[in-house]
Amino acid sequence: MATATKSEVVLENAMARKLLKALSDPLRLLIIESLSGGERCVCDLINEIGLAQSKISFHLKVLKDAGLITDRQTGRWVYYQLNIDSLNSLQDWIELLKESSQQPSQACK
Amino acid sequence: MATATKSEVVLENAMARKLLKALSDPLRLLIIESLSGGERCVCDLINEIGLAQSKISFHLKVLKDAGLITDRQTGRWVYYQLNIDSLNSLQDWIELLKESSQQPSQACK
DNA sequence: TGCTCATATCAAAAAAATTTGATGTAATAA
DNA sequence: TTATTACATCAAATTTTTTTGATATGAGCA
Repeated sequence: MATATKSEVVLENAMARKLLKALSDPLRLLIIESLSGGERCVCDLINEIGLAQSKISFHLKVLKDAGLITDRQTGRWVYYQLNIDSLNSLQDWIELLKESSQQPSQACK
Repeated sequence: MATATKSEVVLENAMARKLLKALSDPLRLLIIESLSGGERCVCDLINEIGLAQSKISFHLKVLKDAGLITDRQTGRWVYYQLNIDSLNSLQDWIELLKESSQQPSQACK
């Protein structure tokens, strides 16, 4: 079993914080869910999720800023895609938490 | 490789949504981080994190409602503990997303 | 060029989450 | 009993986030 020190957990925390914040909105989760089925252009997402374009764009920006998705422009279309690396980072953070909590407890008196 | 259907992802989504929302606050992340070092009573958290008691209590409640932590009372003290099961659920959700995105793309025209 | 389509951006309004400070409660100690 | 300690709760104030509707941008088509 790997052992995670507390400082490792703290270090990963900065990245996890960004990702978790971005994932904290139900609409953004719908987008993530949709993108897990493959690349989508904004118009696809608008049709699929059925919400205002500016709303979708807003949330796409939040997700992109957090590094959860990437975009690619082709002509007038912009295609968004899940960034698997960010999902791996999040999994790693959770794994560190779990490992850390399996070590001998330093609980209070 | 396991294959996750879209409906599985959607199903897990409800739980993930709750967990991610609860994890979206930096203070709550500090609490989680602290609890990953073992069980803590509220007074420990107050000392460790250095913030108002009502604030800590508020965030503990959010975390508890989401199922991320459990509590146990002993005399005047209430001890909080990470709920590893919830972390596993979150990992599973991420895993499903990843698996789903590895399937042949159903991207747009 | 002028037009239309796909998307981004922005300011104001609305909604949601957090903080603050005070009060409530239950357990134990004096 | 009464006082104190550990924690929860609550209403009001504050801050943050999201939504809305309008406008901007930039690509390609006519």
